[in-house]
Amino acid sequence: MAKQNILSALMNDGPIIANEHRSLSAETAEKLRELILLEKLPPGMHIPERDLAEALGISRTPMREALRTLAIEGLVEFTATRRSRVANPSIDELRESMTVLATLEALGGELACAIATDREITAIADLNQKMIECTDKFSAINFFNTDMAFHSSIITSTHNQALIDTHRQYNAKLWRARFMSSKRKQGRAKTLQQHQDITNALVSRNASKMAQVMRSHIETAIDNLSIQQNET
Amino acid sequence: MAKQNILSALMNDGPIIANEHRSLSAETAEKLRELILLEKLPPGMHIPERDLAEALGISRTPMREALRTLAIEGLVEFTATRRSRVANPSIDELRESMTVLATLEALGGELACAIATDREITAIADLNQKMIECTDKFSAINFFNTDMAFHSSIITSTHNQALIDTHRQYNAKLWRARFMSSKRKQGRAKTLQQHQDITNALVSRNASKMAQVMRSHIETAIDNLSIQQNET
DNA sequence: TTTCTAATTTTGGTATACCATATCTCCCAA
DNA sequence: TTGGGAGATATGGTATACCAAAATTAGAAA
Repeated sequence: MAKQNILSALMNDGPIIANEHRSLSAETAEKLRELILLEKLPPGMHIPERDLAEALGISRTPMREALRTLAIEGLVEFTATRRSRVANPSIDELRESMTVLATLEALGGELACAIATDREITAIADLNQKMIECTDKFSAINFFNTDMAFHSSIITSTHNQALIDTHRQYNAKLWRARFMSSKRKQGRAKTLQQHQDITNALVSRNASKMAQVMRSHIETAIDNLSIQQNET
Repeated sequence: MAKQNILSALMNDGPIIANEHRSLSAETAEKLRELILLEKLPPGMHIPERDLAEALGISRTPMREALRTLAIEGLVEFTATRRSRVANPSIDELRESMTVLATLEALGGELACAIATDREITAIADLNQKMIECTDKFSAINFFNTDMAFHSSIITSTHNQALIDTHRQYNAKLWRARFMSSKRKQGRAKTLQQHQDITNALVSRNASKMAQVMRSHIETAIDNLSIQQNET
């Protein structure tokens, strides 16, 4: 039965335990994010609260809270009768979210040009340099994580908490899709070039240039979505 | 004791009951939004789950879910020890959120110019006309609600669900602050002028003009925030 | 065999109990 | 009078029980 699938797939990671700083539900949300992004919980899969809670060794209460959190992030969705399943967004839905993300990142870039400290800009430029130097050595996941860190640190440097929070939401929602499309190594050269443009705009604190290059960078990612779709 | 304050303030509205379509927790979230925006639950006020649940005639479970929802919207915040209180954002925090909202609305305006149907644009223009005709008759709350409807319908006309959802979040978070600053009737003339500009850009489907006027409209609102602060 | 219906099982929503910890109170010692 | 600490209380986190509704299954009738 389905219950066995869930149990066997997840139990080997050991039980979830509450951290000193994070509650069980927060830990659970984090764990679920990981399971979804790694597709151990594949898109469209049903998530019965009881079974999954039992599989992770916790009760329904924190599991429910975690599911709500993930639902808001867009990683989990509910049917008309409130049954939860792993989100399986269409390409169009991903494109819609990416469009918003592009605007958020463009705003972040503009603000960063005005607000980021020299130290923060240096750190961002260092990340860019790291990606250039390690591009041949990096695995897909390493390359991608550094890519994400590059973007996140620009957003963080705006010190705009609302922007930081909303950006994190969109990142979580789009993580899997972006990872899929970044796997194709042919894209790395273009990614690196665009990151260089972004870094240059930031170092010279050229806000309008920044908004422009940032927007076209994300638009490339949007285009890659469709390409990826056609390949599969 | 504090419990009595909460009880006496809220019980007269009758108990919360689950709607045919919405769960108790969703109803509760809606009710809490109303209580917070009307300042029956004033900024900074403590919200002990038990007392408030009891005051609304429900158990802690749906109250907790509602509080989580409101926390994500930014209407409720948690202390270091997880106690919830009504959010009391500083002017700077409001300005940060407004900055993001401005970008979202500018994006919405641009997309609407390209995507909205003629019927949707007509409906938006009608809302604009209604505000012009009724500006002298409208109470502050009526004027403001129509104002919000005008903006929301532009966002809705983009048919971009991610944008619609995120915009709704920011609207909820900023509702009270925006209402405060829109109360000053002197602002109505400028609001109407800017709405007219927005409507014109939309009718002529001039996306770049739209982005520009929308952005300056929200920037006016940001400025009003500070003014409001100085007056009190 | 197929289809419709009734019984059964599954599932999410809500209430409640219990626990650990945070917070508050009050009293004693300096 | 003040500071600190022990005891009492309040509060949030989690587990569990129960219920109504949804989903599934089984069986009977055609």
